[in-house]
Amino acid sequence: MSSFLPTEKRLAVTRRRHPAFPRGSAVLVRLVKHLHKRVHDEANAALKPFGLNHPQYNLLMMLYGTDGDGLNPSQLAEAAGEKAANITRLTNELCEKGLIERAASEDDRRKLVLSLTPAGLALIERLLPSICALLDEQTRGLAAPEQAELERLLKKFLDGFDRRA
Amino acid sequence: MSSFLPTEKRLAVTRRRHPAFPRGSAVLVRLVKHLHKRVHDEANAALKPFGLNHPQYNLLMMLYGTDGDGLNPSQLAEAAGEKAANITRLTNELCEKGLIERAASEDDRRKLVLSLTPAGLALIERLLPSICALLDEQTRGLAAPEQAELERLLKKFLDGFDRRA
DNA sequence: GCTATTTAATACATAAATATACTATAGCCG
DNA sequence: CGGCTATAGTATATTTATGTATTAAATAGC
Repeated sequence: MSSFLPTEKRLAVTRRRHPAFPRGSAVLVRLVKHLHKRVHDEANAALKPFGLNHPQYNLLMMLYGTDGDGLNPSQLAEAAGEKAANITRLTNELCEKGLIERAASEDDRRKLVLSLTPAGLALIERLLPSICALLDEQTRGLAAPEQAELERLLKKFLDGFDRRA
Repeated sequence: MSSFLPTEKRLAVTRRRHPAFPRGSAVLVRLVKHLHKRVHDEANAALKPFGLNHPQYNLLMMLYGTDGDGLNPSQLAEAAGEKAANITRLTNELCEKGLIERAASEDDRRKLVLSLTPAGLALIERLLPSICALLDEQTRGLAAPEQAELERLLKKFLDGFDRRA
């Protein structure tokens, strides 16, 4: 039984009371919200044994996925979808754990370069098996072509936001 | 240009460093995260003129979408995807604004029934035009059949979580 | 019909996220 | 140059969310 059924019932009632309410759009938005919550919660649980939370993990993975020296705090904010002010706190935490390090930028003294330390890299390699298993499990209900189609449609959905921004 | 391209580049690098990393699953998860952020931020901006934030709006809409008397705090938590402890604070705020009210439940004196006040109903009717416009705009990039297909796939995606929970 | 366990709701302490304001550097243009 | 504006990063205060413990009432098992 789907956890989403009650939501659909509510949308039906809403539409009855306010006929202009766009059911389809609202369903999509609420599905995204529900999915995000599930993904976030499960990731947090999987990361807890490694002493990380989901935002911290995301930052580490952004650095892991970057060729070259590293990223500035503002690039990292953009990459991870965090507000700039949040990056300071999160990177402080990661620095204190010795997982990343700050270095002054060569060409612009306002900038910093954040990069993984060997310890940070080692932690990532240690936790990736768990994360890969979790990701595989989370999408196991979707056949490969469905995953591809879902990816295509989500990208198109996201493009709509970019276009208006 | 898509805001998602940098993410895809990073996933490619990640996969090179750690070949077992499931690219497809990770893309879906990150797309959900990006979309959630956009939806949430735009909703907050649209609601600000009405003195509400997104969680508060969600609670009101859950009540608006419910036939009958109202909901208990715990039902509301489930419906809105909020933790129970959060509901107390959020409903306090809405009570203070006079938008909802608490009543003792008839059949179980541990329970409360939360319901919209006339003022709450009036506020909803007043803000729905803005919200409907926003929802329509957010999904305008998707043709109707694409929306339907996306809805189907997202539900299937979500079902996978329910099944394992 | 009494105790033992569950459940509903909340209070309180803690943690996380956000908005705002501030410092330092860079780049521009007269 | 010298002053103006824009940008990078962070510190601080405030708001928002979460985890844990507490209170009260209902249910279950004897």
